[in-house]
Amino acid sequence: MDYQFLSRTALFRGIQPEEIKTMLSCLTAERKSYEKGEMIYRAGDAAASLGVVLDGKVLIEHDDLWGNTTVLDSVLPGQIFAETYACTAGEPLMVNVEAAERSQILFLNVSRVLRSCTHACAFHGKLIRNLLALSAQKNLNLSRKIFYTASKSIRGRLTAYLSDQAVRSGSSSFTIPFNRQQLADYLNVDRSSLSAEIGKMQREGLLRVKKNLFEIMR
Amino acid sequence: MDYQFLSRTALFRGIQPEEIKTMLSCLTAERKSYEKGEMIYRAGDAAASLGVVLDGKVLIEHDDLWGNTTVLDSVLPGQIFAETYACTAGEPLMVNVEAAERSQILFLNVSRVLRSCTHACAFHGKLIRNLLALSAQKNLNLSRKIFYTASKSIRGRLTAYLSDQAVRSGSSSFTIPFNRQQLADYLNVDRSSLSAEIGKMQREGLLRVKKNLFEIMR
DNA sequence: TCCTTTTTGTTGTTTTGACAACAGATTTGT
DNA sequence: ACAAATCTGTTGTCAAAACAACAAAAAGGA
Repeated sequence: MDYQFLSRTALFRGIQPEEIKTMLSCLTAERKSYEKGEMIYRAGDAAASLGVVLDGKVLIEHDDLWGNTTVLDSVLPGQIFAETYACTAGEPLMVNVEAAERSQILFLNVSRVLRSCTHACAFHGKLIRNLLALSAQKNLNLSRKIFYTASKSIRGRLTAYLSDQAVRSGSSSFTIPFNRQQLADYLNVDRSSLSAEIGKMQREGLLRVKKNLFEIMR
Repeated sequence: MDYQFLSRTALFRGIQPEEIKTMLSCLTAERKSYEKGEMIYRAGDAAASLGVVLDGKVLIEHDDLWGNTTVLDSVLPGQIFAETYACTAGEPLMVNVEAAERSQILFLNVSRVLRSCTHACAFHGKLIRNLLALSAQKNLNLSRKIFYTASKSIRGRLTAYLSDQAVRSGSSSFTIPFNRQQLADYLNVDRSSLSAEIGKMQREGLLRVKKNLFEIMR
């Protein structure tokens, strides 16, 4: 097990590799391998353990009532998944978790993580605080998405998103981490309609766009 | 200060009133009063403290670019607010927090809550775990809303919402905690269009509705 | 009870955006 | 550099939903 690697993840940040080694046995962590396409969790499952991706890639997906699959998120090495479900005992997953390629996953039983540790584990508390920080961060990301999609018009969603990006970047010009299709998915609108709206706003002089570089005119 | 009351809140659950008293001084908690309409936090503020509503009522609001105010949530006695921001240092609030009536708020500085406590506070860890549970719970609520509004059609949103309610209630008939306007706001659609769609689905024999009681036909 | 207020359903009109199809641009691989 | 694949912008059509206005129903108060 690569404890050096783990100590650089958000979950184990601030905990020494030596200490992680001790903790993992204390927490009876399990490591498992998955082949490409294999299901790690299924919607409806009760996930008692959170997963840390050690290697490979994991997709969080949703199948709607008509069988269409949407990728909601991808989880890369060092990142975690299912922690929300693991932290709210009994809640069934709303999503499928699938290995996008051959992957190594470390599972941590959250009830053990949360159980206060009477003996050694001095860094146990640090782990929980890291988990809280991750949870709060995810919370903000979800809230943001809800904010951006609160408007019913494409323009409204786009301006909500773009003006927030401008504020966060501290400049009226900034690059976004999405291509058009991804931005359309994120804002929950049709790609071609989004492109059309961007074009219209440029013609109205509200925006200058070159690829992923946006500039808001005032 | 009513420590009995606090020990029944989700944040202090499992901590004895006596212990809470000790903790609050250790955490240098502050109590403040707000008049109706007074702003507790403003969008853009960096909230270092989470708020516990002791008495009164607090509204979480959003003002969009055109000045329209939307109420996102209301926080009642025993519940908390701004914890997400307090847990992610430096993130400015996306919302306004306003006293809906004369209110008493207890502020807890989260950096103190998170700082591991070398001395007395045996229940300090419990407080953090409660906070994590609250955060995970809020996370699920946000995720659910995103799920329900993932479809672009009113019918898609409504069926996503209703079928999940049916699953959670463990029955094909159940009551929902919203009136029509609130449900429309939650699903981010127009109320009258929602009513029309519900009517249509009833005529198609997919649904039976009486007030807030829904029955899904199969 | 009667009156008022709020909630809900209905309908017609108008706007918006999804969708489809395609062409030009850009990127990637060889 | 060339071909193939991917991404982006444009346009027209059409269905869906927003919006507005109103009537019916339900809830609440005096």
